[in-house]
Amino acid sequence: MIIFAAMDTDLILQHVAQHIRLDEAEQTFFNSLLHPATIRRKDHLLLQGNVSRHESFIVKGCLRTYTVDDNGQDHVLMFGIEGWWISDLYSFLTQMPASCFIDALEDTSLLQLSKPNLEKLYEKVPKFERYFRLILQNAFVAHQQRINQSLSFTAGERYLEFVRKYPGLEQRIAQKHIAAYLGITPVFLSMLRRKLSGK
Amino acid sequence: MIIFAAMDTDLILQHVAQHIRLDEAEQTFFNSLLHPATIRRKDHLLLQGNVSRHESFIVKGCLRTYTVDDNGQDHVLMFGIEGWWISDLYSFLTQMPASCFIDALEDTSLLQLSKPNLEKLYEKVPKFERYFRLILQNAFVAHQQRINQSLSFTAGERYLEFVRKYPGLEQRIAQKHIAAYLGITPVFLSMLRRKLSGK
DNA sequence: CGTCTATTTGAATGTACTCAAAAGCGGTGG
DNA sequence: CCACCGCTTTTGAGTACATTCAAATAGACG
Repeated sequence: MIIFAAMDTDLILQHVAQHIRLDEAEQTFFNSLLHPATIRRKDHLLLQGNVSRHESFIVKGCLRTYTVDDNGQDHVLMFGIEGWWISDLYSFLTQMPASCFIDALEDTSLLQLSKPNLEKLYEKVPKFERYFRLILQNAFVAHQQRINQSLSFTAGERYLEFVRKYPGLEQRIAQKHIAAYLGITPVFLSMLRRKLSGK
Repeated sequence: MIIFAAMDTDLILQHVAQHIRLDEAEQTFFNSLLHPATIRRKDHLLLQGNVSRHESFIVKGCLRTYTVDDNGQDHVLMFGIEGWWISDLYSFLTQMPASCFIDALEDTSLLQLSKPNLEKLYEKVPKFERYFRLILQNAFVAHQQRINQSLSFTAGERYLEFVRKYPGLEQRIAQKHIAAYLGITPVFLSMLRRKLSGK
């Protein structure tokens, strides 16, 4: 059990280390602010209308952020896999009601950072301002690229881009979720995949 | 001339006042950091590959942020009109090369805030951190909504949403730019408009 | 094993694109 | 001020992309 916990924090510390440099004491303090959590497949991490109370780092598993339109159809804004942070960023920052749902597509284990703990972290280790600013900037750029791709790419090209961005994920999750991410029907995705593999 | 200058800063101070409250001295200081600029129709404010050196507040006129794909086609990420800030936010924040172009669709007058001046502003009037954080959050949410709409809306619905978001703009700019924003061809937009007005 | 949901396949339809040609509009120079 | 040139918009025909509906098959889970 202790061994597992150690491995968990390895991944997140490795992720942080890609952006800022921490000494031993800072690492320990950071760890002390993180709460492990697990969420089972099909359960929700966040409901539309609720406030996103923490940022969640994904240690293992897979989540999706999605909305539901007037016709009851799902649209996937993003997936989260190992090594990603996930939340409704807007809701977390503003503490206003979230505009989307987040649920688990696999049994998932998380390390959660609450808003109060994040503020403590900023106060004690201001370097983290930089870290989370970089995370936000990356998210912003990712959104912009996705808008671009939705303007210029065909569904087949968007599928290939999805595979590039989330390696291996196409074998882990249901195709209907991928279709809801690409903005096409599951039926059409099925045809696309046959065509792509047939080549 | 002095009267015009006064009116210019009225619009931006009004915009700031919607988010934070400033006293007389703070307003004056803020003004002293802004540089007026004008840009003529078809000229570029920012070229892809260059660094976005300032945030530009649009006093009058219209700009577009766009990319060009491998086939030479334009894709419009956003338009900017009176009362909006425009820049390649990522490039401005990171001072890395911009991934898009910005040019003027009408003769446009701006109030520009350079990065060094922004830092001075943050130092002297920390309230502005809140102001620009709100601007960033709004931009983030706008991107998210647009992704959502590209997933769930048909071209006709996206056109109506464009009209709602940029009131009156459809009569000010060329339709090919609107088409490049919606992700459709100018030919198809022309047919859409006939259908919508015919009803 | 049976039930429920997801995926595949096929046919018919709708949405959006390409190509081509004509009409409109704006700027420029004579 | 008019005539012309270039660019944008409109219109039409044919095509490609993506959807709907329906039915059959395959997988997942109790």
